[in-house]
Amino acid sequence: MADPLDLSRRERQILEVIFRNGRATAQDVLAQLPDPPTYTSVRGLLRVLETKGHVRHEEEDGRYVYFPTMTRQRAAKSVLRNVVSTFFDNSPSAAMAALLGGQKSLSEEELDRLQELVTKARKKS
Amino acid sequence: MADPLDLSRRERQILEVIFRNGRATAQDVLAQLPDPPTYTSVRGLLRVLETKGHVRHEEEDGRYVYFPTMTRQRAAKSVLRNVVSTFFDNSPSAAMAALLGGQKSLSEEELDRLQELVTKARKKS
DNA sequence: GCTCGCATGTCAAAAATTTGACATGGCAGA
DNA sequence: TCTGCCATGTCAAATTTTTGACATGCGAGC
Repeated sequence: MADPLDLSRRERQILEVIFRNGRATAQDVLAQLPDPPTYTSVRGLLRVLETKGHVRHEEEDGRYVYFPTMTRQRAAKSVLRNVVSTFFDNSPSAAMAALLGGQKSLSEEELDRLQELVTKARKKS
Repeated sequence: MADPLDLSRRERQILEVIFRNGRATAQDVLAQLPDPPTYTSVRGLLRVLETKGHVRHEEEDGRYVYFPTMTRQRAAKSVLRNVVSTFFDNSPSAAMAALLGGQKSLSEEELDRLQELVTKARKKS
């Protein structure tokens, strides 16, 4: 997110939906919004987000499709940094541990991938 | 966070400070708040957070010290789940990859710990 | 005992956010 | 063509959030 810190509640919720989907119409957003307001409200908020520069839109089949202004990667990095700093004393590996231990354990395949990543990181140092 | 989704901007900012610190007085919060308002405002918001059940306070040397209601661990888990779902298509390992690649690479020691975790996770399945 | 400093509590105003009513326009199908 | 559906735009109201002015209370130091 731009910086999750500057967004109001609804703005943040909406931007998250858009990030999750990559792109979204007002209808899409409405459908996925927790405790959803009216369609008109959602459009209003989308316009606000656009004004503030967090999203832009393109017309497609006569309707507006919204995209984040920031790449998903950049936003993810920014949000992660904040999470790691808030909940894990700035220790990325502590955060990873939490991810490993999360609800469902990872699939075999994911573990493989992760193993690979660790090895690669090792080589660098 | 209770659910980061229900909090207003300031509430979220404040709760984050409290989580980062573990405990915090109004002064502490004020000092660490981005774009800080007045002391009185901070206290107002702290009271709101308390009313909503997100924090509680204890008196200590005549001043209030605030604590989160939810454990750091639980909050972290909830926030991580949201991040993973929003930015990593529900793939924890993708999130970990991002963490590995973040700013500074991890220390040897952290890599060891991580390696261990992976091995352990393997055994479980 | 006074007074200063620093804490809290109350409460209403200010600002920001969120909302919806209403108007308009295009397009598809009867 | 006319009608209904589904878009968008405008704009002001309702609500929530955020803010600060002011009053009060307690303890330390002069």
